[in-house]
Amino acid sequence: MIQLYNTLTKKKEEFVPMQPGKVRMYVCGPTVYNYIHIGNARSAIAFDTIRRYLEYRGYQVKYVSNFTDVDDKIIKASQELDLPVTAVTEKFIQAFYEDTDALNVKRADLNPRVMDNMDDIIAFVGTLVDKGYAYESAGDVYYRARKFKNYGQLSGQAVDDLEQGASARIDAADQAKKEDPLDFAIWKAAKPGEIAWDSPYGKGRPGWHIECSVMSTKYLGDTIDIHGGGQDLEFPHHENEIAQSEAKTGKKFANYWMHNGFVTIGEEDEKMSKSLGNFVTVRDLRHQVDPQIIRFFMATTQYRRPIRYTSANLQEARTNLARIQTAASNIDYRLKDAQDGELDPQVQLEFQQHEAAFQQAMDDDFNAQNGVAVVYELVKQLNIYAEQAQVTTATLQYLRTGFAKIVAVFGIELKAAEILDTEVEEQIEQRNAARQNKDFALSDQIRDQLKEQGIILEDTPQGTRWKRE
RNA sequence: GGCGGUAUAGCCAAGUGGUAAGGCAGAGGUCUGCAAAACCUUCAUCACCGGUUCAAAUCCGGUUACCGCCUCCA
Repeated sequence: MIQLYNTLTKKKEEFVPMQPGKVRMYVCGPTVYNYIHIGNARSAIAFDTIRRYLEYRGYQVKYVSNFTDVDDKIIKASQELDLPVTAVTEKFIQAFYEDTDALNVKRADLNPRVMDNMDDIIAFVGTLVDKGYAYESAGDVYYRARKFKNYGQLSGQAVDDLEQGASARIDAADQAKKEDPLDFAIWKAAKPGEIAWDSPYGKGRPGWHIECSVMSTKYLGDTIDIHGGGQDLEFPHHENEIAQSEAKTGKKFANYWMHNGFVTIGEEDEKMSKSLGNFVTVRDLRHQVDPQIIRFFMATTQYRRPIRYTSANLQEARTNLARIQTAASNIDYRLKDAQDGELDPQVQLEFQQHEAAFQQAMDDDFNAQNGVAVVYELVKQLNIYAEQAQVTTATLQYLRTGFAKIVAVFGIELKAAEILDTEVEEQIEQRNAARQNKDFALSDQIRDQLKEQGIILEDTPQGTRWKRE
C-alpha cells in the first residue's frame, strides 16, 4: 500500500487511484523563457522518480507536464533578445529536453503548450464568465475568488488573511479593475505590440493559472489522481487552478496534491530562484559534473525535503553513485569465471528481503532516503557475493537484474561492461609478466602510465581488471 | 501580522513511546609485492527549558534559531 502526503488534507493518505492500476498525473512544467536551473531540475527529477516508482509497482502512469509558452516574462525575453516569442519558446523548450534528458528524466507522455490550446482556454474562460465566476473588466477577465467556497483550502489560508496580503501589494491601476483585491486575472488585455489572440473580450492572452486548468482537464479528464509541482506553486497557482477547474466542472480537480521542496543554496540556505538571481542552470552544471551525479543527488533526497546544494554534497553523491556502479561491475566481472548451476536460494532470500524493505521505504511517501539506504545494503550483498570463491552465473544474473531494476527507480543506469581495448590489454599483460618476475618497478610504471591515460588497474584473485576514471 | 516547514555525530540523513538505520569523512584491521576495490571493526543520547509516563529523539506546554509561502518563481 502506497501512502503519500496530500497537501490538500495535510496528511499522509493511502493512495487509491480512480481506476485500479492506472494513474493520471499532471505536473506543472516550466515557463520557457530561460534555461532551467537546478531547482526546476529538482522538481522534474522528484516527479520522475515518483512516476518511476509507481511504474515499478506496476501502475500504468499517464504523465502530462505543460510548457507555459505565453507569459509576461517570455514577452520580455523576446524583446530583450529581439526574437519572436515563438523563437524564444522553441529555443528553451529544446534546451529543456536536452537538460532533462541528460538528467535521465523520462519524457512526459504529453507536453502540451499554451499556444496550442488557445481555443480551449478561451472557451474555458467563457464558461467561467457564463457561470458568474468571472467578469470582464477593461479587456481583462478576472476570477471572483470569494465566490469559490473553498478558496484558500490548499494553502491553508483564510480568505481574509489572503486579502490582507493582496491589498497591501497590488498596484492601484490593477486594483481599480478588480471587484476585490483577491480576484486574479484569467485573461489579460494585450498591450500594444504584444503577442495576442482574439477573444470575446478583445485581443489578449491567458492569465498565468488558466492554462494548467485547461490542459489538465483536457488531456487527463475533469478529475485526476495526482497534481504536482514545486512548493512555491501552492499559492497562488494551484489554489487558483482548483478554483477555476472546480468552478467549471463542478467536480474535484485532483485527488492528491504533491509538492516538492526547494533547492537551497549558499551559506544562508537561501531558496534558489530565478527572481533572486542566485540560480545555477542545469546547462552550466552538467558540463562540470556528470549529470548522472546530479540526478542521483536529487533523486535520493525525499521529495518534500529541502536540498542543500553544495559542492561537498555533490561530491558525496559522486562517491555513493560510484559505489553503486562498482558493485554492479564487480558482479559483471565475475561472470567470466562463474559456474553453471542453480540460483543460490540463500542469496535469493536475502535479496528478496532487501527488495521488500525497499518497497516498504518507498511506499511511505516515496521515502527515498530509506530507499537508498536499502540500496547500500544491496551493494554490500552484491560485493560479498562477488568475492565468493565459487559463483554461479544464475545467481550473478539474478542479482544484477534485480539490482538494476531497483536503482532504475532513482534514474540510475548501470554501465554495461566495457570492451577491452587491445593496446591496454597488451600493457596489462606486460605488467602481469613483470609482476610474475617480481619486477615491481616496471609493473608500477605501467600502472602509472595507464593511470595517466585515465585507466585504473585493480588486481583481483580472478586477474587484473581495469576501469576508466 | 497570518500560514507552513525544519532543528539528530565533522558532514548528509533515517527514526513518532522502549534505551539512536544508512552513507560520506576519520581511525584500526583483513586482503594485496605495493596499491585499488571490497569486506570487518570503531565513531552521537537527539536545539533549549519544563511536564506526562515504569520508559521520550519520539507525546504535551513553553523558548530559541533557521527556511519557505502570503507577490513572478520548481
